[in-house]
Amino acid sequence: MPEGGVRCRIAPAPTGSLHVGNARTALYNWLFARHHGGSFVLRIEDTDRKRSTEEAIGVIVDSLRWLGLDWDEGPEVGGDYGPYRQTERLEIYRRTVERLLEEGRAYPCYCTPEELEERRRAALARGETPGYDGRCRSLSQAERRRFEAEGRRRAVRFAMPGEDVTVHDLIRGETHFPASDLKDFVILRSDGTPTYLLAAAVDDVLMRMTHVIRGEDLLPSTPRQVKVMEALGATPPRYAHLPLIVGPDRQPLSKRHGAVSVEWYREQGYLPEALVNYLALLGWSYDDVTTFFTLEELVEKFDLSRVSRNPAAFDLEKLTWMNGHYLRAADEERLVGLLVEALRREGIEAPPEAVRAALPLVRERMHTVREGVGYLRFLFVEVKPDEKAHRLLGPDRAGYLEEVARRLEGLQEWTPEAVEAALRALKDERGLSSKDAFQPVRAAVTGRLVSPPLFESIALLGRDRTLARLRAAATAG
RNA sequence: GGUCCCAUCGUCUAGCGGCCUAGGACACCACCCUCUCAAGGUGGAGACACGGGUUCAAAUCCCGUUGGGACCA
Repeated sequence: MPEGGVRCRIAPAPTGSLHVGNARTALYNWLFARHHGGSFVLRIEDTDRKRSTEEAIGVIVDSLRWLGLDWDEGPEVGGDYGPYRQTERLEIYRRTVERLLEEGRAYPCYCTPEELEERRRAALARGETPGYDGRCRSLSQAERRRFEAEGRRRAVRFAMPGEDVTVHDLIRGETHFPASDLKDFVILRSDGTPTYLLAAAVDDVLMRMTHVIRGEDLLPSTPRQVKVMEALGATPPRYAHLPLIVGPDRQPLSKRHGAVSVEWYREQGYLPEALVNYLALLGWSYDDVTTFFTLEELVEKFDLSRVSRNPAAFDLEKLTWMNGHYLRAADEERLVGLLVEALRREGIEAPPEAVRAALPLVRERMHTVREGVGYLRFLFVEVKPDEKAHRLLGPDRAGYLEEVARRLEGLQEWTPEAVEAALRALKDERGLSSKDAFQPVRAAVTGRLVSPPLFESIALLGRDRTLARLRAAATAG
């Protein structure tokens, strides 16, 4: 394969948001293309009209862009091998099928679902491998005319050559498929729509794909697509089948495992560079110690030969840890923007200057922007102590909280240092432990037992609101 | 049921015959730091699925078994 000649693609079906599994496939394709200075193509496989939506295309496009994966050809950017939506290519598929029909590489099949089912059962009963028996392949012209006259619906099947097929996979090596398992399959349904097997194969040929990097679930369809391509007189691309991403139960990752869409991670406040880094390492590794990679480093280092063959379990905890790392490294203004935006989504209008002032308190301890919002909200809205905090604010604390308020009220300067000095002095006078001295104050002021550093928090909250909260807690108790 | 894929700590993985008394990361435990929680630091526990071969030598090669999974039906 000449350098620069690499062409690969991601071909999502727009039936929902971008699944993290597809995101990883997209990433690997993109990295492979960029590494080799080739082209990355986005193709929309929307032939399933009932489930495909315009909105989903938008979401997928946004998610890919958010991740930083740009495409050289496809929706919104065009290209020399379009159109890039399969619903706009239906005529191409029909003509292709017509050609295969004329050349005897495909044939009409009039079998009804009922007949197929009946023969399948019979084959099973005889202990044979079920699968299409090729009945319509040898129909005479007369028989065909008779079926047509009966008004039978006609599908088109591809005539498999009846030979064993070896697929050379860049990740798995050679895989052999026996001819006995490669039965003639439908390429054009009776309603005139192409099947996945045909459409993807035709597009990969016409779009000049040199490499097809996709999920392992498509490995079994490869020998069929290769034969279709050969029947079309084309040279099949090189294939690389990625192991699946599974959930904690080792089942393919799906909605029931919770978060699977890139969109969700974005909303929760994960950074794209964290998701990319995590996904890159989910099924690929560079060496035995390197954990963090920028997109540029990935482009430089990515290599299909180092892709794993084992299904990988998606580990949200590790992703979250990694996100914390990127959050700590992120630019201050970017974080302020993200926090302001996330606060707004919760109905809180926070002045950017206030968020900027509070940033040092949260950037070390948040793992997601959303978590940061949880730490900061007490600064912007009145808080109602949560259950644990409430328990610390019983009547026996009222006097103490009242005293804390009095001491703070008398402060000349409202700074973290002054607040700390006052609270520590009281703590020492009363011989209290840190826990007994500070936790009730934290509960009253932030409404939680877990918060950013107390003295800084009080300083940011301001005198009036702090005193009000302390006294409210004292009276409520 | 048939075909195919896969098999190292709980998880992601390094390992491609001797460097392995198996390395790193997340999670976990302990300690340090400490106003809570984090972050950070130090230390710890934790894996080659099993059985046969091949070889002077196997986590690494071959064959079986078992166990997962995909696809087709």
